[in-house]
Amino acid sequence: MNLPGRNINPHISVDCVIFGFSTNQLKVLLIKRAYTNSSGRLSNDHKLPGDFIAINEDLDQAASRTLKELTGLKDIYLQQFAFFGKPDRISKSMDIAWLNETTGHKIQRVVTAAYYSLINITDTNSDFAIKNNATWIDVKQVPDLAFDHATIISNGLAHLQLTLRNEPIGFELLPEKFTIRELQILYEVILDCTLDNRNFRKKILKSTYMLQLEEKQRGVAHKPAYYYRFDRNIYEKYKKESLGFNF
Amino acid sequence: MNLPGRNINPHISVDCVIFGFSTNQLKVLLIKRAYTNSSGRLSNDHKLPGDFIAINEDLDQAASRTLKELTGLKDIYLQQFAFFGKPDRISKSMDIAWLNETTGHKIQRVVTAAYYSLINITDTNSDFAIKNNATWIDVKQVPDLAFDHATIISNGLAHLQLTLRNEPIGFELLPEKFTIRELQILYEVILDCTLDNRNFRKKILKSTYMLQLEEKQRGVAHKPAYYYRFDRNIYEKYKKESLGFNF
DNA sequence: AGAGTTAGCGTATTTTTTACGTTAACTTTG
DNA sequence: CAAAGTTAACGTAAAAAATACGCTAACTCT
Repeated sequence: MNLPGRNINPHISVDCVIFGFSTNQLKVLLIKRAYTNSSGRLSNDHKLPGDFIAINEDLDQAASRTLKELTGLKDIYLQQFAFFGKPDRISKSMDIAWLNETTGHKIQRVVTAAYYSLINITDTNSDFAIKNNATWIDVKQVPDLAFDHATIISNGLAHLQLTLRNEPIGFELLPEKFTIRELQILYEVILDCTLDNRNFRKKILKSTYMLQLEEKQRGVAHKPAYYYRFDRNIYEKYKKESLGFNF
Repeated sequence: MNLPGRNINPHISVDCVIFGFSTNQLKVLLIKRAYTNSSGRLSNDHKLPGDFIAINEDLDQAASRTLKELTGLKDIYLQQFAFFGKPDRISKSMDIAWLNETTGHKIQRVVTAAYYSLINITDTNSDFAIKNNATWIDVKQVPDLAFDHATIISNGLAHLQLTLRNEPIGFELLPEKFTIRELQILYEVILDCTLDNRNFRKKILKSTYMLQLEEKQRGVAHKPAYYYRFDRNIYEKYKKESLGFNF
């Protein structure tokens, strides 16, 4: 929240692309914004969660603070992925008006550090977010956004896709226990492709760090699947050092 | 160059990790810096090429300007890879003193956008760099540096290594015409490994975008190798869309 | 002329990826 | 309560890619 009078550094901000996954959709958490439009009326649109950094606050800190304030969550996957600093990124009149209203400062140029975060949507953090005026929106149906936030999201998505193919991070978007199929659907949705379930399974089972639990699904209208979990310790040990070339 | 009185934005800077390759070493271009140390004497050390951004200057612009001023080169491989904004990154007394001396401003907190660049060292651009007080230093023997520049370099190197394994960028560090072996040695040095020459050759020949020229080496004390060049157009066309998982 | 060096082509083996068949175990429906 | 519907879980065969080597060719230097 940009409270007037707070000790902020008005030149640098952080913006968080917070990804979540539910009902087989990849979603972003967006904040409803009210601003005064050119005809003097109140309008609404959406923006990314973000904030100016505080004086003496680290960028990473500012990002996790934003995340915490919005979802109540901490120690969540959170990665810087780019910065955006075009001089004209703050040029739409509604954006300028909104900044003046909310900060009390005359904001001119802001360079923003973009982070993306992966969270497992639960009732608890979802309620928390809603109280903070935030909504989960399907990545494929993001409306017009404030500033250059649309660019930031598509950029963040590209980073997520790249990372998803090279590092085991998919389950960050799922509950601690998940089935292989749940994970597969997540991959299919995010990478926008279809995968062969038998081969996907093999790929997962081959990795030493995906552990099968004793617990199975219950109440499903088909053969119940075992739950799995990711073991970070094992992963760190066997982390791939191999020199594959993928060009 | 940080000239006092110029129209700079003193809160944001760019720093460039400029990589070059010569005599089988990966090198970084560093700038000699003179500052007044705590006992009032002039001392020397090194820093990354970088600058504050100008008011209304884009970050990418500021980075390529820095590169141009230092090497005379433009249209060179240049990529943002991270930003550094710890509140205490400007805290050593010599750094504070140097900033005051060179900018004339009282600089407090600076967030910097880090870029890395790949250039082919030639006599021309090397002379140019030397005139600007810069020197090429082996990445493995980087001395103590100003600010957090050592961190920035090692971070940049990690990014270079990652990219080198996933995209064809190695030849950016070589002359337009190069032999397969030259490229192989470059990979070995940057990735710190040894590669089988026959398999490496196969890998390169398989790619459609590495074109053999008619010209051969001359005057070498062994069978002369054909020169190759990279064809960007072909690469863009056949760019890998494949969904390999490397986790 | 012979030694030394890297180029350039090839082959056999192993590993990884891809494609697809089949039975098992649950719920829902008629 | 049997049949239909659905996904789980295991397996096999073929194709493609990565790895490990062997060998001759073509140049310079001594």
